[in-house]
Amino acid sequence: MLEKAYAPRSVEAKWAALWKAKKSFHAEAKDGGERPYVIVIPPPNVTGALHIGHALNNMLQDVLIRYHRLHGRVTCWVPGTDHGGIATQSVMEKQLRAEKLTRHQVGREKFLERMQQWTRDCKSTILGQLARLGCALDLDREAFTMDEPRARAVYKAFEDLWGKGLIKRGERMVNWCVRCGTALSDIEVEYEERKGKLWHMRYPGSDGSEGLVVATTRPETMLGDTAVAVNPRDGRYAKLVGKTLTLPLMDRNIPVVADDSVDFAFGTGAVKVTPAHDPNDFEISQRHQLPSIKVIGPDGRMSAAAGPYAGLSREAARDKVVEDLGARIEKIEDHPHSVGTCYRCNQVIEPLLSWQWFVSMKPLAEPAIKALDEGRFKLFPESKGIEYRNWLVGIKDWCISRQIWWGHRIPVWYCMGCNKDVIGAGTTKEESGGFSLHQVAGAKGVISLERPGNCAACRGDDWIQDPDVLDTWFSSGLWPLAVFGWPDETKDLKYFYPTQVLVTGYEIIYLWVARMQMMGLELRGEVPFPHALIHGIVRDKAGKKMSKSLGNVIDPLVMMDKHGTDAFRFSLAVQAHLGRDIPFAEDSITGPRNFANKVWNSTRFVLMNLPETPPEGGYPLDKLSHCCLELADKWILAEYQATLAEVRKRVEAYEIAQAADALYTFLWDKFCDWYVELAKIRLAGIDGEGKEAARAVMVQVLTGTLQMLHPFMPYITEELFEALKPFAGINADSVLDSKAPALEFDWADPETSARMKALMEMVVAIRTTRSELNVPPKLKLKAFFQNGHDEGKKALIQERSDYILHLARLESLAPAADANRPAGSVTAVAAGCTFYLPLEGVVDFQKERARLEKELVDIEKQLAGIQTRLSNLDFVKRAPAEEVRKAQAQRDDLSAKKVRIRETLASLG
RNA sequence: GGGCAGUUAGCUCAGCGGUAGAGCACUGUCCUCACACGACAGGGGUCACAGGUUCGAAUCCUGUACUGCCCACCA
Repeated sequence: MLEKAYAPRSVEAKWAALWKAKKSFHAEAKDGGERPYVIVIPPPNVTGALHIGHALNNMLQDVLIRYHRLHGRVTCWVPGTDHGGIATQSVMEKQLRAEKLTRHQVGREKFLERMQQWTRDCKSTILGQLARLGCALDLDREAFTMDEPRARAVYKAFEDLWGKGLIKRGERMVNWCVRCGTALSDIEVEYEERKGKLWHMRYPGSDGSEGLVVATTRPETMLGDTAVAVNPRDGRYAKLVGKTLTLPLMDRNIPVVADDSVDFAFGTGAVKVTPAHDPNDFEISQRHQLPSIKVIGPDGRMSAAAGPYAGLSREAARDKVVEDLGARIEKIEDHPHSVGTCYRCNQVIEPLLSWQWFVSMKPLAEPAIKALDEGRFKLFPESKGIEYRNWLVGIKDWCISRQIWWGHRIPVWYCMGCNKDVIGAGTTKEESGGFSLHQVAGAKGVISLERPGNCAACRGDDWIQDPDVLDTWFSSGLWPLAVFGWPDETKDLKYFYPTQVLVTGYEIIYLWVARMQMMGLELRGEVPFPHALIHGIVRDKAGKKMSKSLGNVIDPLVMMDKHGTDAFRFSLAVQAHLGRDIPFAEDSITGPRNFANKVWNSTRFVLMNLPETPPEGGYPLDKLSHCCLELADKWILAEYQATLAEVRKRVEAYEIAQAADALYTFLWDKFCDWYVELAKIRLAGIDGEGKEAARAVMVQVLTGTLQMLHPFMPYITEELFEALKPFAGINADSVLDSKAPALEFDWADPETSARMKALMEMVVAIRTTRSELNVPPKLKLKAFFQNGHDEGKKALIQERSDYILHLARLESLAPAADANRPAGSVTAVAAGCTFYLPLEGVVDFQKERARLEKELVDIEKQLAGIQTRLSNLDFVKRAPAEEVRKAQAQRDDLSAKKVRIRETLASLG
């Protein structure tokens, strides 16, 4: 016998252990046959434990995997983790800081050793958490973006793109994070609006004239100015173009150039040009052959080129420059503007001119756009596809080199013999970092995964590897290919690739989804997955992002411990609408937790009403001649069938929330509240055939519902299925190994549903009357009914009076002796029938009168609405006949009801 | 500046051409022999606003106002 309330702990432990022991989630590649259903996990970074967003992401994938497995597909869900580049290196640097160490003190090799150890620990934490969540991952396929097979994939991709001329090295303006000490790609920069100022400063003419005034938000960069630009059509400055100005503080002569990019409505219409520290200025400098002067170094401090300001921080230099300019600053305005910040550490980004590696993206984006346009790739929800497309159309080159240590080292080597003169003296073989590419800027590289042999040119073997590592997203972009052994044409790759769907949050559509599409198309000529399910972010109830600093994070493990994994999963699932954020608080789990208990207890009830040992073959529906089924049976079977169809439609459209909701509503509101209550009549009786029919229907419908619910609530459904399956006549070891329910007969029947609906309305009407008049629930009433002229209703009531008796708690129900209300009775009207409940001395008839009067008002209001509609000839003429009929039926029903209530009121005196 | 979402019951959200739903919260009755993590009943919304299309609009179209997100070279 099951416990009275569902206790998740032991059940979860039992099934998790069982799945693991049986390797339930492992799939082997086959030589053909039906295509498997494959998902590769978005590999979590090895930065620590998983958060609630990971729980959402993985729950969704698990739902899809388990669903498709139940529906007969071979499924494979590949687990793995991502080395996480800057993010993970930051975590380690923080640890080092606690030991008062820097990574440079530790050294590259030792640092990487520590990273490896950390990664090992972290991976096991993550996999443990995923297992706890119930994820049906194929653990034999676990991959890591920096393990050996993945390293080969990265090398191959680099070599391929390099060979096609799509990877280039160059000195360009990049986003430099001063704290992380590395370049970032454009999409790794986040912009935020900040309060700033606009300084107007005067640059005098070299000839002693008054010159002009430039406006800037960054006065400190003036130290690196090499020109001032004005719009060629701006009359105010026409006579200055071609002249030179004297740069204050630096006493340098700089030209005034005319450039179309200058907006003469902004500021003073004159722009100071600092090519080394502003992307726009850099472009202007390219157009006018202006020199670049780097006055800010990679450490965020002013460089030697800044003269007396060298060594100052950017902020201090700004203050000092402003102070030193003195009266040459003619105006200071408030000027809010957006500032780029590092997406990992939130520090202000410094645009910096430096040597980096770039991927030309235009040629890669074109096939991706084509794939989208041709429908070979689709995002869910579709609206995300618009944003995705726009981004691809406007794509820029991708800076892939990072000046950090944790990552795939760029597979390019420089021969020290050949490059003696160009490689800076400061570089050693072991140590690098900072502005490393400057030092190898002019060197000629050789591509190789391993250290090359003797140099083809000078026969030397003294090599230095390019010190930079690749952007972590470079390897992530290869993930779906790499997990199956690409570039080797493995059996796995042939069978499992391409995958079916990628499940991820909208925040990494560009960073990751787009890159995978492009890489997949470029390297293998097909999309790595045809669908992307895009979900939102889990936020707190106030709509704020969860973050440690805000202190509003919810730990999924704690939630699972306290309320059970299934309830936790379901609480996310019911809110997982495509592309929408999920407001979440601990109390979000209350409903789902109660639901889990409801699932548990409904099964408990069914089991209590079955014999101890199941009959041979269980209680299959097909053995049951349909003649043994009564109204409620046919009704619930139809509802069940409709629910199965609904759930399938929703899951296949990735509408997980709606699918979960359909199951919830069916099980609770239909199966428990109506069907089970009605089945009790037969279960309590001795009628052999009827009892068997009720048992069969309950067992079959519940078992099937549990199977369909399994993807959402894997643990509890396994436990209950196990108890139920012999009665259902199912042999499978577990839900996971069973087949989703399929009904051979079409149970949908308008007649059945109309009859059931009428009975339900009658029951509700009687209950409402009882409740509103405070009739004690325990009191069983004698009741009489009047069916007006509807003989069908009379037959229905008499045939199924047992339903009404049971659900409305009546002792008896008989036709009223005459057309009048029996003395001392109260009234309930529904479905064209009137019910009289003699309650002399029990209820307050003043209350009854008030109640009926109120109901009458409601009815008249409704009736008026319908009558207006029906008296509209256009409606009758143009609306579908079905709608008109519906309205008429409603009108007839309401007016009959009105008449009944009026009669009753009249008889109340 | 451009794009994309959203604006529905106290709260969080579904619904997306036939006249408003759920969960939680609230009120009342009941510990009725599966479940008080429960049952039954109830209160509560001019579906942001203004036009338009339609027999009929929360639902489609146009515009407005807020809110959020994304993109963009706002010196």
